[in-house]
Amino acid sequence: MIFLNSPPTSKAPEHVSKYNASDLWAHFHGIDNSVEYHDREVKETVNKFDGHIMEAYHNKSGHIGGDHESGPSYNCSEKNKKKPGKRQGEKVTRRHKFAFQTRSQVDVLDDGYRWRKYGQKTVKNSKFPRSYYKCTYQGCNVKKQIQRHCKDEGIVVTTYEGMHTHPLERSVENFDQILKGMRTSY
DNA sequence: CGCATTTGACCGGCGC
DNA sequence: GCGCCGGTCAAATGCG
Repeated sequence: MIFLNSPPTSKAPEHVSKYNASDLWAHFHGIDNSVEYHDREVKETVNKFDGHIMEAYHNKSGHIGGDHESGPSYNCSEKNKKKPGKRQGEKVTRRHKFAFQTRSQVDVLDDGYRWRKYGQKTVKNSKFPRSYYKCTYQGCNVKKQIQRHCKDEGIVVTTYEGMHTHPLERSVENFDQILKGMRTSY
């Protein structure tokens, strides 16, 4: 995979250092390294990754109700509309959401897990659809959505929701190699 | 045949 | 209440 570098984005805010490659990897694989999250959605430039500029969005916004949250964690529109408080009952299913965007030609990033597509919707303000995937491992409820950036179709936004309850099924040595490179660059 | 994908229907929340 | 919207379901279809 060879992709051209994007021009470096804005200088990283000071708290970015908390989210190094291993943290990212941990998130990626549903391992909670007890990193401190922000309640509001935060956008950070995480790292250069194999020529990709990755930005992470993570939030801990526990929406209540059923087993689904409302609203995409990434929205094309500027405003991140907050839903009016509906926190009653403390049945707060704090599903961890973690999203990042990648400069890539392909939509689906092979992360080592097996996913089953269960839906696709058109995205407002974008000609590209958003795809919905579920982890196929039994009992594992992790979901992810993939869509392209509305302004830059070369950017793929991947949103993970939930944490895997099982190890990887396939080796992802490729990714691991890349990760090592990221670590040494710190 | 068994599994994944496609795709329109369906559903709940929200704004008007 | 009604319609829109984002998300999910599930029957049909595709594919190895």
